[in-house]
Amino acid sequence: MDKQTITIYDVAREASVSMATVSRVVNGNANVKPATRKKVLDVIEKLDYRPNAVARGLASKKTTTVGVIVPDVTNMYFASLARGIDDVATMYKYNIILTNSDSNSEKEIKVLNTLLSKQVDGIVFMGNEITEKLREEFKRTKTPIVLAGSVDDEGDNPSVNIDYVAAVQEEVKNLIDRGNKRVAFVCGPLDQAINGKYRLKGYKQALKSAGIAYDDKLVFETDDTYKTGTLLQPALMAVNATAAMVTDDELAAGIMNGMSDADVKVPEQFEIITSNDTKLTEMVRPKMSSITQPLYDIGAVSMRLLTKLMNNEPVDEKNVLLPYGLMKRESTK
Amino acid sequence: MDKQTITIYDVAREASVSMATVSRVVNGNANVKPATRKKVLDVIEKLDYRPNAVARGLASKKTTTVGVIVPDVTNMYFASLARGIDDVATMYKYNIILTNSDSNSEKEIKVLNTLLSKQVDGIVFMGNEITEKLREEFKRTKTPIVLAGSVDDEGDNPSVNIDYVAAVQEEVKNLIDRGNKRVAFVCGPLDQAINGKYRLKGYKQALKSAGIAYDDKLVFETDDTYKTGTLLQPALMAVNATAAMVTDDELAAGIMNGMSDADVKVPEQFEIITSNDTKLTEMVRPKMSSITQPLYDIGAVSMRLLTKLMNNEPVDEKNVLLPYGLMKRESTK
DNA sequence: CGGCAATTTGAAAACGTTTTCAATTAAATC
DNA sequence: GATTTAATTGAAAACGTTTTCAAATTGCCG
Repeated sequence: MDKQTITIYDVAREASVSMATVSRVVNGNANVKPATRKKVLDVIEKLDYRPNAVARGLASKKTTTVGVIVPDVTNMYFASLARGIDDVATMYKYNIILTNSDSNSEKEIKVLNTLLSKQVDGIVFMGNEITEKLREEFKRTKTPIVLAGSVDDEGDNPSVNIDYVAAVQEEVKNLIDRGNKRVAFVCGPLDQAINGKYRLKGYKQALKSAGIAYDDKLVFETDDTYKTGTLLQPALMAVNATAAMVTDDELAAGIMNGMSDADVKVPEQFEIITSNDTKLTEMVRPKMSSITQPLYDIGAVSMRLLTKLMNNEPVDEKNVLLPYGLMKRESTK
Repeated sequence: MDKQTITIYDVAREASVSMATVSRVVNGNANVKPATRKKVLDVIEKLDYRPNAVARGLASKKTTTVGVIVPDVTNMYFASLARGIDDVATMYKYNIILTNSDSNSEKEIKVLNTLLSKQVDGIVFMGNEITEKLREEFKRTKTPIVLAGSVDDEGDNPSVNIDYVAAVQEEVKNLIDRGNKRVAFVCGPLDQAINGKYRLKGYKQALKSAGIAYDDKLVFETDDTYKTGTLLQPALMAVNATAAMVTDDELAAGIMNGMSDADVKVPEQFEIITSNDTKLTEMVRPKMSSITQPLYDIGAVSMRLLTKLMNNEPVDEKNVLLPYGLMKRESTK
């Protein structure tokens, strides 16, 4: 009645060899005579034997599974990273356990611990606000953890990112050069280092080199959602902004639609630049100009880095910066 | 040097009880004297003991992990389902191994087997073209499998969907009632049952009850991508269509933008209705009218159904149909 | 054909839990 | 206080692999 599983032992008996030998052929170990290998392979075929990965994991202390912690798969930015991660994971014979944290620190800690209890061989973490508590949990484990599209200068985890400050600085400079005296900076939570420490810094630097005074009325800290974006038009107008550097595509789409709905012409009366270059930028009208990030690659490279860490291979650069670009579309002049 | 793990045995020794007792308190078994429980709990705390889920899985034959097979997480439709799945999985203390199949039958089979070898307790499958080969693999295992947002009338797997034929029929009827004589049906691959057997059926039924002859020049079989959508305008005009029922939101967005770019006014000159009600429908201008599907809920209900199956609880309805709706936005008159 | 090295094999001990079943202890009854 | 019954405990056998180490076999050379 019960799913009668056939074990390595059954194969061994049927092929009249030892379990060890079966294990060897299953794992492609070279030290087995061709004739024996064939005999075993035939029995495996005949019995339709499939190794039990759990038992394997217990005996070998490797699960060929990695954990992926993501704020929300429903967000295109993270979905793209996740896809990159899964693809190279598959390439290296790993599977991923995917968990959504909602950027909630407690959830992150909880899920991190359940991943560790499941003995994942490594973890890819996404999410930018890394609390002291979480950092401690990171340090507690010997399981390698890499940050993907996420920064944390207090900790010392390997990471894969782009140079956020340079990218933002460059784009804001362009905006200023085009005559915008008052450029708004619309971002997600500032306590996330990626916004508060990096992007904001780029924004300030651009201002500074243009000799424009920093005005904190021009920075809008939001929750990164489309909805919030649609509501921002009045506030943006109230501070006489004529352009905005936005840190999230959905947020930017919201702002742009809010502008259009209020009959503010983009880009004629208001320019918008966004940051993540998800496919949304192309779907919206006008199409949004964006900093381009190799999203898929950030995920892919993170996972590749993780494989090295898991195999104790040397890594040349712990904190890799992938190249970014600037894609001009229709939301800028 | 090595991550010196502390085992249940260490706890047992330190608390001077047996492993069995420690196991009991860890698993919340009631048969243990309060005083003993406290003593053990204290030692667990002190030693920072964390149960090894792999060993647990081997001994108990339960991994509290379920597999999720999805064509592509990067697609909002599936991302939403996946999110619903993960949330209720978490609620029931499961984790999900997420794998992308690219709707590739070979990959699906391969990944299904690796999931099974990892001893997942159940599987949620998404993807509509279920080949005979895949169906056989489904039948081979006793591990419960539920189809989420995916149909297969040849097999007998539990599933969660909406009534696609009724939904499409209703929307196409509305289109016709509004005066459209030539309504196009733009869909993904027709060999996917959801398109070829269900939605197309609804389309035909609507035509029939309106006394309009079916014209296969009006059905456009595509690959479901935004890009393809943008290219469809000439073909649609060529057959004198004045409206389209589209089976995918990204595809619909592409068509709409293609129309706009060719100066065909939506909805005045061309009406568009889409099928998945992802948040994209709201982000695009004009906003797209859509069949509304409770995406998150389809995922959530699938997972809930799976938990019942995994616990051998009785299920009242194997093939659940969730309610759909019709959301009028700006792409229809 | 004997001796030695290299190649193949197998026995058995991990791996860290859960679970069964019997033994022990505590509680209840008269 | 002696029995009976119920509640707690522990010993040890799974669970299905990998891995170590020694034994057996094979091949090679002179």
